[in-house]
Amino acid sequence: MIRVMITDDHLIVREGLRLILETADDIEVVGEAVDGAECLELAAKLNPQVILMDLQMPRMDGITAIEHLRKDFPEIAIVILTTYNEDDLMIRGLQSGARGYLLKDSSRENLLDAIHAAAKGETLLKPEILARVLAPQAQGKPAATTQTESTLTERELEVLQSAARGERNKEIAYKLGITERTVKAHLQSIYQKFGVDSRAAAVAVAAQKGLLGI
Amino acid sequence: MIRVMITDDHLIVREGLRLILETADDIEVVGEAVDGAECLELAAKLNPQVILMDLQMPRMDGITAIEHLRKDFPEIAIVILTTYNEDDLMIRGLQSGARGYLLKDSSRENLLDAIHAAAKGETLLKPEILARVLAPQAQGKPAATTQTESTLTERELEVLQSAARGERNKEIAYKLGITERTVKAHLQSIYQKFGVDSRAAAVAVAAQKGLLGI
DNA sequence: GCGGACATTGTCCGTTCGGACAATATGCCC
DNA sequence: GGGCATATTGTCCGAACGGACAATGTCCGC
Repeated sequence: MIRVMITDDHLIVREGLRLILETADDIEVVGEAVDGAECLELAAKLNPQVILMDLQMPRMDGITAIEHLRKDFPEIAIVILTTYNEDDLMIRGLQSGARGYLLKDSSRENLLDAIHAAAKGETLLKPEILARVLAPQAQGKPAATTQTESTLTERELEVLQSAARGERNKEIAYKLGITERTVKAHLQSIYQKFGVDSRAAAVAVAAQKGLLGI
Repeated sequence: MIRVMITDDHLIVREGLRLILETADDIEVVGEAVDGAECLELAAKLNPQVILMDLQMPRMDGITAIEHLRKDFPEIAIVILTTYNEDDLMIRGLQSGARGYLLKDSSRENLLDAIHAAAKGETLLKPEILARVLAPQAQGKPAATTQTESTLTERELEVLQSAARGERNKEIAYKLGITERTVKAHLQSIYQKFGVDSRAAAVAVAAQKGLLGI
């Protein structure tokens, strides 16, 4: 019996996954978490072998959760389950220690196969994804610097979410109780991490990473 | 037997919905569409009574699809099913003719209740959502102008997607073979349609609407 | 033909933004 | 104690942006 935990912020996705997984007679869904923070809590209590992990969640995003899980529960296999077929997000997830990667438009068979492989300590990757993992900084992508430098801090996330709402630096500063200069500092840090040089592009990247809750 | 069609770009969401719906013995899932365009095609063939409609999809977004459905198949009840508890998106969907609104983190009961209500020609709204619908331009939101004015033109979409890549007006102008002033005109038109006043906010709205392919 | 939607371009001006120089303080881990 | 990450703030400047006045031409449907 493979003990599987589901981490996704959408109830319908969780229910759908649970029902799909229950069609396999060797899989047991032991719990569900709605974000990265709850995932870490439940992982300690429920002792899952495999965690299906969404990457776009509130409170704590999937990448951050994976990094924590790798550190605290290295024996748990993590299968990334996300909407986006986005190169750097996928590669970052795998670099962070995930053992599989599945798009939400994957078939039921693919999903079950990936879980079975993960439970055996193997990783199931589609050939084209494997190729991308093997070719780190292939063509256009700005080649993610290091792991820590590619995750936003809480403060940076606050600033970026405010910017995505169209707020000016002055407005953001007032709401956060800091100066405009500090807002600019956070933004420049964000730009560096995302490899962009404008708030519009930063917002697009954030949306892509699911950091805006949309 | 209520004939229900599902429109969502994620297979797992579709499967999850199908399995949930099949737990009700008076509901029949007659088909699934992956985007607004396919939804229109299948609606003509499958004759559904209720359509569960995601709002964030490629090719044709949910709002546009609803507008077409209202025109071509006014007898079909549409229940919006989306990730976002976003005021103007919700209101626009309902104004466009949807008969219900459900967040993806709704419970199974809520989902089934909404479908039953929609099939009877009724609309099931949570009280707080009803209040917002009844108070059009209540607090901050700029109260969407008209239907046609809320859809971007091809040119505007090109400009906005370029902006989301971090391109400056000058850069966008060069690539599109127009002047910088024209780019600004398109942007201002976009701002008006989206009810924002900055490219960062416009990009966020675009991402939310699924216009950026992410 | 005439209105409407769409695409295009012009100027001026005040505000905002991003980059280039920075520095300081705090808290945590080794 | 010595790093390291994080958060904070300062000034200056050129470029970019958004809004306020606009106007012109095309194409399509009624």
